[in-house]
Amino acid sequence: MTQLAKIAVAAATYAIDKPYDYLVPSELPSFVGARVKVPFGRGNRQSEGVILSLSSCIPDRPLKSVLAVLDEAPVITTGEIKLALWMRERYFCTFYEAMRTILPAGVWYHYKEVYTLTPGIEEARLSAEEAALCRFLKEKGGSAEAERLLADAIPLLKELERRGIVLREAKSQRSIGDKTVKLVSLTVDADTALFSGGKKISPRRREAIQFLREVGQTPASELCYYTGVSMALLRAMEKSGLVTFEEAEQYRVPHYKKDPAAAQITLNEEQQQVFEQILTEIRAGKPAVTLLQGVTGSGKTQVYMRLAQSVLDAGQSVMILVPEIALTPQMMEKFGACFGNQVAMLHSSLHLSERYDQWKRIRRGEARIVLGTRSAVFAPLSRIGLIVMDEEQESSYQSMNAPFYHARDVAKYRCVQEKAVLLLGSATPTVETAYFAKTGVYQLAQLRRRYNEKQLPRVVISDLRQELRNGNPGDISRILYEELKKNIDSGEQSILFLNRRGSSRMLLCGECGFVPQCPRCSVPLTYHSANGRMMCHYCGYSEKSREVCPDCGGIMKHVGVGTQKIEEELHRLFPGTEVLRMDADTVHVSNGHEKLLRRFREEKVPILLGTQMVAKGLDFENVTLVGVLAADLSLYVDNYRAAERTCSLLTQVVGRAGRGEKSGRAVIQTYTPGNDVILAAADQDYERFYDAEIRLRRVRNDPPFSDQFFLTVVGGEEGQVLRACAQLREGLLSASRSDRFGELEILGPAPAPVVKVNNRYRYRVLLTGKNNQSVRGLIASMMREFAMKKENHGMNLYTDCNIAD
DNA sequence: AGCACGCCGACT
DNA sequence: GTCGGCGTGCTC
Repeated sequence: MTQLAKIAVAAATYAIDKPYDYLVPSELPSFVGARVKVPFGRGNRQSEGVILSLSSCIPDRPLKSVLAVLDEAPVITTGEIKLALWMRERYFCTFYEAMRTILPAGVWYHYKEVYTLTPGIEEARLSAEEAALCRFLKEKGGSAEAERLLADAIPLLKELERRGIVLREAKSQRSIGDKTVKLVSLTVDADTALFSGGKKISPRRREAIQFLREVGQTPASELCYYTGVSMALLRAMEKSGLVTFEEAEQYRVPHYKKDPAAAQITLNEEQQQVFEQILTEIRAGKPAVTLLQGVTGSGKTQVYMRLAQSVLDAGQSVMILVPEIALTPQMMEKFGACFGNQVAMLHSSLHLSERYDQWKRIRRGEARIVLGTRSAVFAPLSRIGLIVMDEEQESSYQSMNAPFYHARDVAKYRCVQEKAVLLLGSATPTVETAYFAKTGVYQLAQLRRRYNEKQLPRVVISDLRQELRNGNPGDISRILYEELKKNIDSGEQSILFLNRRGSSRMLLCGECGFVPQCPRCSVPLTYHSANGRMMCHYCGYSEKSREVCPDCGGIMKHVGVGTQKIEEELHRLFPGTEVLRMDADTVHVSNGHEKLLRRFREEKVPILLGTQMVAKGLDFENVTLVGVLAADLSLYVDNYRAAERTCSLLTQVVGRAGRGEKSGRAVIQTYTPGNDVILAAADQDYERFYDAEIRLRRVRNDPPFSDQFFLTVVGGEEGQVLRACAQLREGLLSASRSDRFGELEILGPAPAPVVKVNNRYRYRVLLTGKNNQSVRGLIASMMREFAMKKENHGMNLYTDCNIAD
């Protein structure tokens, strides 16, 4: 019986994305979640699709048929289909874009168009060109990939296809296969094998049998390695019925040895209280969000681990999300030791195949605890009891490409589906999260004391304006100099933090001020010492570094806008003292920052100087001094999160000091020593920061009191992009006059922070309103309308909500 | 986005 | 009369 299928089609763009009806021929094994090959559009070009639902009702109009089913088992579950539909509505993407985000790269097919001569057809009336093409195909064995043919052969092939002389097919290929091993085992017991029929057995065979007797079933390659028998001999033994082979799937994942000691977690009184509070929450079996606010060093990780143990014991699974797993090797170690192979780690430096195998282990229920970064929120865990999101305020939880999802939102969605608890951990939560905790939308749990009762560092604020007046124009103030000197003399270590993103070096002509720019993007090129080239961080363009200015012939100078300049100053102030510099340039090489940190720890290098990456997660016993070089740098940025960011960074970096036996000190240098955000962070007083900030947010109608949607238009011609933006603005303005959408405010068009990337211009319109269904509906209709207009050909419009920068 | 259909001007 | 130019509209 032929069935009717609702199918999401990959070739559908945002404007036309919806379920399409197809017939499924009865001979095809169809099921929900299977990927299929379908003809789409007037030209019936072949596209991938996925079956969303099946029914047996009779269609009221002629429908096309599914050409092939690509999967043997569902690639996407009904729960994931629901999640993809939710993402589509929420993040303005197609169903397929959502699905690509949810599933790992390893499951996807690569498509190639292949043209094949129809067998048995002898067509007489061919033009000379056509005949030549057919001869060419025949020489190639009857078929050829479209990619490997000249572009002007394609229309010719289309014509031949129309006349039935060649067939066009989309050949699919999986990028990652399943890895298997050949296992060998004895079919009879060893003694029988050794004396089979009293016949003399060769020493080689004897050795193989004895090995198998000892270890049981084992990979054939290992048997060959240890005993020296050949594969040929093993096959002969199989023929004589002594051994049998079995293919087993093998995971390409690291193994973790369980350490019973690591599973013994002792909590202090406060931690125990918080642990019990959250466990009660989980046991209630209702979806909920809890904010765990704990000062730096209060031992949140131990609480997570105890909770994870309890949830696993109750037969449920756990997800732990961290901002950047590479920065927390300690966390990976701890979880590996505590949970062994039950834990699947998912992070960005995993190979495609490793990631895919982890995904399979999770889907099959073999790994019941997932520890990973942003995209791990899509891990196919079932029966989730708890999702932990550590350092909830980190911007890396939000995707910077379409679909612009936030892992917190997806986690919340999954917790609702699974009736699980979402635990947001932070010392300095986002103002939105703190607001929801204050107003009772979220639960609140607090850790006020540092683990082992360590004192918080003593913080001194150093006024850089005063330094200037005292004739010190450098980056190191008198106070910081004195403190550093004390530490160097006593053999204690210091961390200096430059509160600036990237901190890259560029080249500048000393004569005329020329700065090499990317020819495709509106940004200066960055100098990389590793390869001596200037590179663009937006499009990847690079060119050889210049020594003389191409304009005036002047000598090019390196401008170490950040850490490099300070490194030089440190060398001048403390001759002979080693300084480790950690920034985008020095950690560029693989494992760069792990190596650097190991040196810092083991060789006790006196000073570590770095950008944001030194602020996070580092835990060094011997560090007793932390210096913030310019606290204002991240503060006066045009972004509603600037204050929150600064507070969070300062709090974190101050928390790096005094983690061991000795107490810590911190020096915060600033040009605005009276600033409330800096003062609150210096006192590690989040409450004070929050009270002031929430008032400002209310007055300015910033999140959480509204949501900010950026509608960005991208295109190759600047004027066209601006015109489209202006039109978009008019459309939104007229919509805002109706009261269906609540209060809407429309600003722009304005250039995006980087106006040109890869020769494409980007301008945007800011829509401030509430992120609810009707406003999202308005944006969706604007986006569809935009795509429909032919004057917008070649341009794209995308929308993000409350993005960090 | 991609492709066919259709309605006009230059050619065999 | 036909070939091919691009504008227009649809995609189960």
